[in-house]
Amino acid sequence: MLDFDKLNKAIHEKGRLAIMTLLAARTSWPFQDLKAELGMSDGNLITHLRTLHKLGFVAVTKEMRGRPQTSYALTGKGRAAFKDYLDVLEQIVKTSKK
Amino acid sequence: MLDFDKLNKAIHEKGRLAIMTLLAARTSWPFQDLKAELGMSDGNLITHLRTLHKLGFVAVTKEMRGRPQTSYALTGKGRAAFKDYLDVLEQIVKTSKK
DNA sequence: GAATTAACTTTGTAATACAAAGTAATCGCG
DNA sequence: CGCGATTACTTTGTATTACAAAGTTAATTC
Repeated sequence: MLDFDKLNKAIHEKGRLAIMTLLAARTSWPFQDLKAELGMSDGNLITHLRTLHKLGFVAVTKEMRGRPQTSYALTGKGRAAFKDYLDVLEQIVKTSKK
Repeated sequence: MLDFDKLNKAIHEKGRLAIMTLLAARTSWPFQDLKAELGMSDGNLITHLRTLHKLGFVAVTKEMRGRPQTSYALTGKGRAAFKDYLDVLEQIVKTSKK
């Protein structure tokens, strides 16, 4: 009923959970905006994004508008995985908060 | 509004989150019951419990009933910390699941 | 062409989850 | 009495990884 194995480990890490939450809230995020919102170093941010990208959760779009601008967005797969993750969170909250 | 810094890192780890959730559900848990429920090695389980104990989140009771039986329970502090943690989870779920 | 900015990559460190194996104490049982 | 089993640990080793900081590349503006 309450299965912690379903807690996707990649998403569960605090930094990536923050990223996924932001990506879920808007359709697309430029790198700089994510960085400003999260207050991470770019090294750290980009490795998290790369991890999520390798898993197929995040799509990357590169544009050249004066300065280069790389934007990140959830894929369908990412959205689905995040939904599953949220389901577990919801269960935890529901069973614990009474 | 959605502050990931409030995600208590000690509780956020998957194994300890599972432990805290169990401890919150019943007043007291013998070591063996926790172990059976979680399927962890005792080395792993006890180090997690020790971590939570050092933070003042978990109280330890030792009894001798034939075999030794050590039981674990949430302290008031632990319960409060877990509640704060759950509040963050609830926020994440609420803002993301629409 | 010098400075600036974006987006990386590389490197190093420190933390830590976890399994597995070893240890001490206590009990039931032959 | 002593042997095996069980509980509750401790110790050890490994492998992963978050994160910061510094270096790199390419393009743009002045």
